[in-house]
Amino acid sequence: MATTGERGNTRELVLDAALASFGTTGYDGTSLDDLAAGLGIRKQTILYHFVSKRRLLDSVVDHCAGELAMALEGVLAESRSVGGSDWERVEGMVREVFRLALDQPVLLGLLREVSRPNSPGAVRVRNHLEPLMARARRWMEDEMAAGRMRRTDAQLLLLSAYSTVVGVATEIEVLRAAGVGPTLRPVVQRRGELLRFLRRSLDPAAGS
Amino acid sequence: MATTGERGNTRELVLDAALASFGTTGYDGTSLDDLAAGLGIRKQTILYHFVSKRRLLDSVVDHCAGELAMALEGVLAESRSVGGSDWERVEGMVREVFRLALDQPVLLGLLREVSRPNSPGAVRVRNHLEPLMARARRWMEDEMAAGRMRRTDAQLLLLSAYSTVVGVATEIEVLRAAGVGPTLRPVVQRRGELLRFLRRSLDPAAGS
DNA sequence: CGATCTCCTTACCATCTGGTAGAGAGCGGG
DNA sequence: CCCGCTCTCTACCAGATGGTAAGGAGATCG
Repeated sequence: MATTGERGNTRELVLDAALASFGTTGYDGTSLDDLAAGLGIRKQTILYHFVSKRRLLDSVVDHCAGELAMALEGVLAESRSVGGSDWERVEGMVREVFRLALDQPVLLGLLREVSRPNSPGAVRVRNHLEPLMARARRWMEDEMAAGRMRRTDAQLLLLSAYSTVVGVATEIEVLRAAGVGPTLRPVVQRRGELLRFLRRSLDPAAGS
Repeated sequence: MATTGERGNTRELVLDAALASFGTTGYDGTSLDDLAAGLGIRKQTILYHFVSKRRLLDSVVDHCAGELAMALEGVLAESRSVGGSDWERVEGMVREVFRLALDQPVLLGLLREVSRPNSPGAVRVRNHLEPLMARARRWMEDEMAAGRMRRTDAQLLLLSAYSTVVGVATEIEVLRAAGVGPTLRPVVQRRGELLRFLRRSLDPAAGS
């Protein structure tokens, strides 16, 4: 009877709820019963769609990685169509990532949860990130070789950028400790910091 | 019978093992049975010493916070005794924190685990960090007022430093994704980065 | 109308979880 | 010698967890 009007919707509802739960409560802290109860369905419905808890996590990770990849691809395509410079392209990517992170903070929660060594989803996340990082690195090194980008250790720069973003995620609790409410300002400021750092490192047209 | 030679030792053994487990597997992912088995004792022995799992976590947090506070206090005292400048003091603190983090990576794991909002230990960690942050901030602002330190947003700077350190923790998995083995080099490099950033922001004797 | 497929359900289970109750061993003091 | 204290143990449990088995409702198709 529950199949009135909406079809095939359940899968994505579960996916969203699972993302939220994994990202805040963690994988071990998430119970399928609770997850189902929150959606007004039974746990077995979840298992019907995703077979096991473990594979539900995998699906969530895949889903998010897909979203991220698409978003970045979009930025790249747009930048290319307007003939943006290397630096503008980098800036666009960073802004997009921060936009995503601000729109869906749970994404950062999931990333943090899943990027712990020995975590169930660690390997899967790695498999998603590996090509992205490799591609970015190759591109940067090509641009450096062509003189369109200042010479630096591309790998290290990528890591810095990455951990700044993740740092923002972990920061929330400390923000509270420091007496700062969960406002937008510090995040924006940290983004500015990162952009300045990247510009100094990459943009041949920038000072020092 | 097990009480042969060593007395009162168990408590600290448990504390260490719990730190390791909480820091890698997480709170929910840690079972008291496994923890005990790893030490060759029974779960009830743990509960005898710490009453409940929750309070075991609290004890671990307290223990680590105490260690950190003592280490930092030591650096401060030493710097004061040799009449170091503000900047040297800041650098000493940063180096000490990185040293701790490298010596015991689990500390960072625990910090990351416990600084998740809604985490059982979040409040407790906050209570430990709050006075530390407040004190650092007050000191920095005094030094700025006295002209011995360049004027900046002290709070924001502390947050940047903090999330750099935590970023290093979360970074491990991505390091692997980027094809970098778990070597020392990137960490040292990131420390250098942070120090340069802080110096630029704080040291009146440093160039822009 | 009946077969089959999709989707969600109830019923059930083995296992593991944190936690309680209480006994026994070693030790020190009276 | 015995009382009591500290520490660890065995025995046990209620509840939750992920997962299996099987059935029912609705739609689609022949």
